[in-house]
Amino acid sequence: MSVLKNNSNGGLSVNRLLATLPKNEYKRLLPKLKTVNLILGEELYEPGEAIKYVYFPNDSIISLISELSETSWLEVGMVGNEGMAGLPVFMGVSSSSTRALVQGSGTAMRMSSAAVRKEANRLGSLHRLLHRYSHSLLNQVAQSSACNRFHLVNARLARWLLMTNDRLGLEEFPLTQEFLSTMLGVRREGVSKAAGALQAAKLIRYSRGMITLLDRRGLVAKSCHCYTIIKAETDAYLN
Amino acid sequence: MSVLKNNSNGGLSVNRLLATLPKNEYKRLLPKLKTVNLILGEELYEPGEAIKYVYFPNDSIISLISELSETSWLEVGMVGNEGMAGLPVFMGVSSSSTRALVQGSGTAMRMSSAAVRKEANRLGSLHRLLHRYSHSLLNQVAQSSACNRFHLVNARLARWLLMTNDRLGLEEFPLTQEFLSTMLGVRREGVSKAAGALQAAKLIRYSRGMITLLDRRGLVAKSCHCYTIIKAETDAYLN
DNA sequence: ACACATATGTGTGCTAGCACACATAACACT
DNA sequence: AGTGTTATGTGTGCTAGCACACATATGTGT
Repeated sequence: MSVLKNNSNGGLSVNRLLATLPKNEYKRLLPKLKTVNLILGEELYEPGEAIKYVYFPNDSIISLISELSETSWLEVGMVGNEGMAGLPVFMGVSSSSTRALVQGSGTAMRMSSAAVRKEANRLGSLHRLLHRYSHSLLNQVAQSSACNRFHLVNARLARWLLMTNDRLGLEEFPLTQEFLSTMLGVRREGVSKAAGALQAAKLIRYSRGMITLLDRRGLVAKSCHCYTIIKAETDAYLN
Repeated sequence: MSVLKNNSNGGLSVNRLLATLPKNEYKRLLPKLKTVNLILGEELYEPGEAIKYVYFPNDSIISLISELSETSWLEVGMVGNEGMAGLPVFMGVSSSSTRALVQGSGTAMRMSSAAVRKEANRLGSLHRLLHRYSHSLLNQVAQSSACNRFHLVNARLARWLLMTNDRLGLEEFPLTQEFLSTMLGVRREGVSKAAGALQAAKLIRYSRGMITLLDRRGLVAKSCHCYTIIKAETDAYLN
């Protein structure tokens, strides 16, 4: 076995929502949590189907996707170590109309829906945090909504890469333009053009489904202000 | 005094969220609730400012608006008698990054943020309903997000008019094209064109800021499927 | 080395919605 | 009636992103 990182981030990053819990509450939850490996492309739940588990990503990323038709997909939210995928369960609903797709491989802490439902009936730190996270996620979705409506593909691509980078903690990650086109809600050709522009500006490098961020600051400059806004809100709620 | 309706809907419709509460819980809340008149264009809270009250619309409508710049505004959510404006307060956050604007005149039940915060610490029917409503609202925002990205102005206008009609309970309501352009995130000229098309098809009539729906079924046909999806989810959560 | 699947680049129309600039119409107030 | 304000219609470019159709890499497996 290699001495190299055995997951995409060397296990260094942990779920910040869980990490914010007071020790005793975390200890109480621990037996209900199981570390699992999430793999790019894996589907965690589908629209209309019962959600079996919720996930607290460590160094993985989960995309929440809305589908209008077979061909029109759009990422409406991104869940990383700052949050939890499966909020509907906590909210007392067994299924969601969005799809949860693993967008970045890595580990996550998994909890059964039954356990989550029990937690929803107990007022405590987790309850309080999940409330604040819900608000943060709603803001993210709202901001992205306006962003997707008004901003150009180049800026949105830059924002998306930055958000992914923040959550994976890596400068290099595997992603095809095809996949990106789904996330951004544009055609694959559009991604090709936008990514080409970013590469020409030496901000990223990519080849056959592997993207490397070269100049984070430059990307922020190219991205829309939405990135900063979303990041600020996401970071703020954990305090 | 006239015997005619003294508010836009004759006071017939009541907030369905509150109406769903068991009697004893409703009675407990009643002293904290005050009926207020909301007037088109009124601002209930602004981004970053402390939210003083939450609102349970009876026959009024409140728009949740995201602003990217001075000129780029977009409605990200619509709150009517199915819900409550001011969810952030319940979630333990004192302000929101979205703006709440009265989009349809009428009455609403108002509750102070302090009272809401107390309720958030009490597990009961209101708590449970607000959880389910949060989920419903998130779905609405997510669906609209994709809709705004992919669907044409005509269809989105039709959807918007139907959603407004559902909440106001009226076929006729005051709205300028200017206002509509903000809601839909398009230029005023675009609304003029789209509204002209709907009028030519005898689905609506309008003049100087007053819109009349003439053919509801026809509008549903012109609107995107998003209308039906959002309506189904909104209606479902109250059961 | 070879075939094959996958990933990416590019080119030609086409269209919705933009920006800007007016023209017209309806109402409100005196 | 006259005047000003607000609401709406329209016309001329312009552009981003679409649809469709290929061309061209760059792996992978045998």
